[in-house]
Formats: sequence, C-alpha cells, structure tokens
Amino acid sequence: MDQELKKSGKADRTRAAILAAAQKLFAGQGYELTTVRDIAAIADIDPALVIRYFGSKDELFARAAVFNLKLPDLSRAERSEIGETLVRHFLSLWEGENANGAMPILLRSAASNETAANKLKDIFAGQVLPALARAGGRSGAAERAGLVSSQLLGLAFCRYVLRLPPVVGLSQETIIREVGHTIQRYATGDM
Amino acid sequence: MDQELKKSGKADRTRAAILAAAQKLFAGQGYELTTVRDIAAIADIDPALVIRYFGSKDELFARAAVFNLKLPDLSRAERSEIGETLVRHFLSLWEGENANGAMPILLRSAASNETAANKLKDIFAGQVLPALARAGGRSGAAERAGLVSSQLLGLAFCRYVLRLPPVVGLSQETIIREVGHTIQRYATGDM
DNA sequence: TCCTTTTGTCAACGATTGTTGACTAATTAA
DNA sequence: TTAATTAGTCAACAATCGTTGACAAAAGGA
Repeated sequence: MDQELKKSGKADRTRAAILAAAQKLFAGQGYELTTVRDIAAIADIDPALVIRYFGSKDELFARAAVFNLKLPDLSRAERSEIGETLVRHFLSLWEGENANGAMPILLRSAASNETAANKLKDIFAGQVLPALARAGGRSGAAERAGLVSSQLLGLAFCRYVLRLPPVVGLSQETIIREVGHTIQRYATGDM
Repeated sequence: MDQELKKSGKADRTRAAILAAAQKLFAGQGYELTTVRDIAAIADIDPALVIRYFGSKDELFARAAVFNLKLPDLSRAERSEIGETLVRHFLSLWEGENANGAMPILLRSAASNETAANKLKDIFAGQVLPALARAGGRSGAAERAGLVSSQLLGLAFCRYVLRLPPVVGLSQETIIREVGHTIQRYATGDM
C-alpha cells in the first residue's frame, strides 16, 4: 500500500462519513442526545464501526469539535477598527465558506459536557484575552476580555443554538456595525 | 383535614426537598445529566416518590424552571437610564436575595431541551421585545431586542453556565456601567 | 379501639445506552 | 490461486435510565 499518497481508500471515506454525521448531530442536539447509533444511521454504516474508527464517543466528539480561531494580529490593525475587524473575523469563521460548524458544536454541548466547556474556556482565556491585552490599553485586559467574550458568545448562542428569531434576523451588516461598535468600546475604551 | 390552612404537612416538606434538590442539580449539570435517582439521593427520599409527587421528570423540570422577569416599565424610566435600569434589574434577578436560580437552569438546559429553549424564547420574544418596543424609538424594535438579548444572555451564559473566569471576575458595578452602556445604545441609539 | 387515608419502601419492568468480540466478506500481496 | 490483511456485520454484554405497582408503615378520624 502507498505509504503517503493514500488514494482516498474505502476506510477513509467511511471515516469521513462518520465524522460528518457526528458534526451534524452534535451541532443540532448536543453531545448527550446524540447516540452512536444515530451517527451510524446517518453515515449509513454499522454502529460498531464508529467505535472501531474513533475509539469512543468521547474521542469522536473531540475530533468533531476541533477548530482554530486564527485570530488576526490586532496590534497591527487600525486601533479604531479593532471592533469591526474582530466581529468580521468571527462572522466569517461561523458563517463563511470555510465554516465547519465547530462553534455551534462547542456552544451547544458546553452546558453539559466538560470537554466542550474547557475547550471554550481555553479559546477565550488563551487566545482572545492575550490578543486584547496586546491590542488594548495597558490595564484591565481581563475585564475587557470578559466583556468582549460575553457579547461574542452571547451573539453566537442566540443565533446558532437558541435561534432566537430577532437575533437570527439580524443582517451581517447590522451585526458588524452594532456589535462591532460594542466590541470596539470594550476593547479600547476607558473603563 | 384543613382545607386551606395546611400546617406544612409531611408531604409538603418532601415535595419541597425534591424541588430544591432538582433545582440544584438542573442548574449545575442540566436536564440530561440529572437523573431522578440523583435527585432522590440528595433529597434523601426514594426515587419513586419523585414520580409520585411530580408525575414525571419532565413535569418536575417545568416546575423547577419557572421564573418571572417582572420587567420594570421602561416607558416610565428616564430615557437616558434605560440601559443601567435593565442591567440592574437582571443582575438582581440573577444574583439578588430573591434569586431562585431559574435562569441558570434554563440556560444550561436550553441547548438540549426543547422545553427550556422555548421558555427562553417566550421570555425574550414575549417580554423583552415588547418592553423595548414601548421604550425605544419607533422603528427597529426587533433589531434592538435581538442585540439586547444577545448581550444579556451572553453575560448570563458566560458568568453562570460557562463560568469564564474573566466574566465571573467582573464586579457588579463594572457590569452595570459597561454592559449598561451597551444596552442603552442598543435600546435607544440610532441604527 | 378499628378503619381509612396518607406516606414511604422495594423490587422489578422494558427501553436505551456505549462498547465488545466473534464472525464473514472484500481487498490486496505473493 | 493462495494466503494475509482489511473492512464490515451481527448479536450480545453490562450498565443505566424513567417509570410502575404491589406492599408496609404511619397518621388521623370515628
């Protein structure tokens, strides 16, 4: 068998099918309500294969929920455009072409799954906070990061998990303008 | 037996114990992970009694998650203080003396429990939106309500469910000032 | 006291869960 | 073709879930 150039073997295709089914279900109903049998049914394979290829439901979830913030370097952006830049970045991450839906997966399961909750914590404490610390004023980085996180996660929670009609109805332009303004104030304004 | 003046009979005390245990567990780990047997263990009674007194786990959850927004009449408040007024109101509802923890219960279970999700939707679409429509400008009430909801729910989600350290660390004064400012702009600012 | 109602105990049910291991079928290397 | 590796199938496991019904204990009224 080829060592590096695998020609998308049969096993790889079922692996991909399982992962896709898992992401769809995890995003739609969370970790607890998603069963291995449901995943297998959607992927049209045997439930035992889910375990064989991913070890356990937990490991499959971990694989399905990976995502990379890829935060832009805020210290190089125009200081007056940090807010809009951040909001644009998150929106394209959540709704853009390469969106993989990992954010809804994490958000929906974070309330009852410790793995998901910790992943979210790591992201916002380990990436958003440092980025704001570099970009914003010298003090109160933790406060600013907390406020920014509450607004961004709240937007995602209402729009993708709860699907609150007034939030789903917001246009991207409105979000960029209004939420961008808020983030801008949190990130750089005086406290 | 007395018809109206029940002297806190034995049954009432166990009913209360069950409800208290249920609220504690529902708030801490959500609907799915909370088992009838866990509730019974904390209430120190038999699991069968949980069903006998509340019919089913679903009905018990509905009882444990009732709460009343009791929104103040924003049209009578100083227009320039709507933001702070709203944030103060929610904070005292969530952390004040009479806080019953129903908000964390709803938020934590909303991601995987339709009953909880619908209850949250009803609250914010049926109470917050009308209140803002009365108080704010004549147009764009839905947009304003969506933005306000995203910030308020995001704050609660980060602070009580996810327990993001930077958000937990925010003082009430900071929240009232900063989030109040944001809500004020969403509620009354031009869009 | 006796009788009725209330309150609590216990064991078990059927369903569903993640996971396993033995087995067959298909694919590949020789 | 033959042998070996890989992929997929199937039935079953142990555990846990919400829920039920039969029964015992306690309390209250007569």
